[in-house]
Amino acid sequence: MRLTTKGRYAVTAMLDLALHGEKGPVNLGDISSRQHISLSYLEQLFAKLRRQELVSSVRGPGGGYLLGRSGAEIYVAQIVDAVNESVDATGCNGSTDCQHGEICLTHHLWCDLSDQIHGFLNGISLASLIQRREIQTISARQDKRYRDERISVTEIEDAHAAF
Amino acid sequence: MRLTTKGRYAVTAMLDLALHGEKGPVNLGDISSRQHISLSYLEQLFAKLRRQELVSSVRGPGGGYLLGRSGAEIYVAQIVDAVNESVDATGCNGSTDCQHGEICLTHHLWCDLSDQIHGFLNGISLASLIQRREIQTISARQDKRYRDERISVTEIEDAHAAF
DNA sequence: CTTAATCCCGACTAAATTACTGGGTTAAAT
DNA sequence: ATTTAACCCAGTAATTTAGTCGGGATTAAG
Repeated sequence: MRLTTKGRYAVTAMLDLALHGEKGPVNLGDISSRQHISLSYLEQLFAKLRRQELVSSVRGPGGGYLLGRSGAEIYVAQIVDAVNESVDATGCNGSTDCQHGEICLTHHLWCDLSDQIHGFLNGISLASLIQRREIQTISARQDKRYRDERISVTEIEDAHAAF
Repeated sequence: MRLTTKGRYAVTAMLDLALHGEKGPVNLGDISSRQHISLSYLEQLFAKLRRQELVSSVRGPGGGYLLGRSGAEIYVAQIVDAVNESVDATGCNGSTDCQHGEICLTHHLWCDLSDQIHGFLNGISLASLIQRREIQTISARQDKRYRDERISVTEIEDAHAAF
């Protein structure tokens, strides 16, 4: 189980997809600009996500990506594993080439831990992440709503004011 | 929270230390040969572990490293953080430079998750890892003990037999 | 039918990180 | 003194990350 910035990008992109994909496919250009990840890098990540059927694609204009299944059925561990295409690589692969005794003992302790981390992330779905945050921010969004209605006008003024 | 092979090496080394350090300091050469990590790399890792007071050192012959405190008080998250000297680097550092609305939302979702992972690993101590595995393997080790007594003879025969 | 939007694909590359090598020095035990 | 270790630091090979580029293939819309 590895957890690098690559996995973070993948999880972030999937969260973006879960948040915006309810009413049709989301194109990578939008995710790229919202999440500040280069388009080509996203393409690489989504190729791997698609191979694991975590997303499905729609080609042509108006196309993009959709979650491969419900957000409640997509777990963080699956996303991380998909982009890391984990070749296991725990040093002593599997169990056969371990030397006798001590060496293996510490190694197995690591494996135990790694399994625990994996199990933990296998219990966190996209839906659960979103729901938690939604509850926390729902009042804030309600407070902000009347301002968002006028943002198409004010954001131009804001942009000017920034210079 | 990053979890790379570097962190794995550090946790593995600390587990080795916890297992062998009860009767005096353990030198890095021993850890190096038991865990197959280069000596110099271990030196780098232990310099960082020492700065965080996760280990203490004894110089000179017979010297080596000891756990900085009880294994029950050393948590996996602390070890991983020590060697990654995590400069946070979550893209949007802290919270101030986040743009309004959507961009920040997904980012916060990642932060939530990252906090959860961190919290999880902050609940796993070296002692708890060792105890769990020790219980599982204690009978196996007892069974093997009489064979280990003669291993200095038989391992040469085994090596020959392998060819 | 043509165009434009989009996914798809592979090869290349720059930057960062990991893992290691090799050169020392310092402290302590024999 | 000599030896055994921790300490320290500069360099560097290998790997991974992140991105660029240049092309396809597919399909909706005009």
